[in-house]
Amino acid sequence: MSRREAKTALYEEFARMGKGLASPKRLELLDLLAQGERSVEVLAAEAGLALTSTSMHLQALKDAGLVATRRQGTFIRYRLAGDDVAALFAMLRQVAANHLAGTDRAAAHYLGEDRYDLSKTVERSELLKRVRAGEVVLLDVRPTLEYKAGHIPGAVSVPLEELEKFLANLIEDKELVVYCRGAYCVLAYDAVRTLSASGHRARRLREGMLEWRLAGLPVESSAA
Amino acid sequence: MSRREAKTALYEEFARMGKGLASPKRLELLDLLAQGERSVEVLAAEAGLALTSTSMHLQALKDAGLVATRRQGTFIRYRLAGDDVAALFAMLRQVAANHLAGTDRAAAHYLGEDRYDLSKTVERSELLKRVRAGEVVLLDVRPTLEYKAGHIPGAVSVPLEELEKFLANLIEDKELVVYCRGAYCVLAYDAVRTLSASGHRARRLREGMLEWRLAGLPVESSAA
DNA sequence: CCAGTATTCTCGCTTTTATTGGAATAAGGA
DNA sequence: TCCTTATTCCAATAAAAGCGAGAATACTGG
Repeated sequence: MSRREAKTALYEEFARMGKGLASPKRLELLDLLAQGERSVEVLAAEAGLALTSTSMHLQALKDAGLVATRRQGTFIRYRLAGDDVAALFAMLRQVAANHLAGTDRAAAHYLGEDRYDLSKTVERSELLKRVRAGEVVLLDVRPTLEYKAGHIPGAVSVPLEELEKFLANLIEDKELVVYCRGAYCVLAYDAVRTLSASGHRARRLREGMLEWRLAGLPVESSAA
Repeated sequence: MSRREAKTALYEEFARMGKGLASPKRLELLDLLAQGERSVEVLAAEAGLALTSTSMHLQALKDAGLVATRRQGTFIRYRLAGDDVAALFAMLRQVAANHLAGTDRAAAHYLGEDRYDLSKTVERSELLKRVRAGEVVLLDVRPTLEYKAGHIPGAVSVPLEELEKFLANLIEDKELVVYCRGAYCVLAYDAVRTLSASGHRARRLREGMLEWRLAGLPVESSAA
């Protein structure tokens, strides 16, 4: 094998991982998997894909070394191959946001214009202290299973669909801080809009669980 | 536009950048561009590609937001869109190395088995001190233009082709430390083999210029 | 060992991407 | 203005990827 062929072979390996990142559907799947492992069926439903397409994309991700599998009962559960994959994924989104103008437009469209309203956000740094001091109530509005797979210490699980119910039972009038999956997750935006509309003081955590975990901040998980 | 469509549009933006990373040739071009800007013609020659193919790949990289251009005289010079792109590229290679077994095999094939011989490497941390103290001589074996675009302070430019000539004039018998483009650059490996074969004490810097720069360590550049 | 079922494979079909050679474009210098 | 030259656009071909539906597989659980 010539030098040239060996170099080509090496870069073909790198490009295998690149190919895994080259499809919007696969990136959506990675985003979901960053919140915890799931079966093919569940992923298909959450990503709005046909079962066979989902399986195909998952194979592509596996070939790219981005995900790993394990069998649990009759299900096969997919998960990210490692935290480095989550970091790579987060970085891809960040770099895209830095250099692709369309990203910002699309994000504003999807998340809403309040994306730019920093007065409605809370930084990671002081959050834990304020939660422990009881100054704020921290709400995790992701689906229950994702909360169980790992959440910020002190957070209360209030899936978005149950937010109204939660509000009805809410007595104290503390400030509410909401978070969800990550920087481009729509759940926390929706929650803050709902909360503000009903007269509560509510802000969202800057970014979300993905970035929290990657920053090395403490994560609590319920029994699997 | 529905929620679903807006989300799809957002992830299509992210995937645009992913597509840029999905071809081995494009990754080779990024590796070259990480050492400094270049014209299409030069890139084509260095990557072993036809001119039109190179131009097409560069367009793809530009569409992905990974590179930027500027005109200089009759040439158009391409460069990375930012240091975050270099970091993303380095991380992609790292994560691929972590999870794709083929990467390690291909790298050993291309770089040689001494890739695993850590006794022939020097860590970044102590290097500058030892160079300043005159304990070692630091050699930059990349092409001259890349040295000029940015190199480690105190390094001497000795392009690989001129290594023999350099050795002929070498008087002192200090230890030599060699570096080149980055973790998967073959030049430093070749240089250390040549130097060792002719009886010199020579080791290579762990990884190379790319990782040095991304680590925030000092970089010196000659006048452009 | 058998039945049940989650997942993957196969197969067409369509769409996208890579590559190459030739024509066109755009900017600089005379 | 015209000429030169680096680069891009265009057209055509070949190769690869995305998708959905049905068939096949592989494993579990009894």
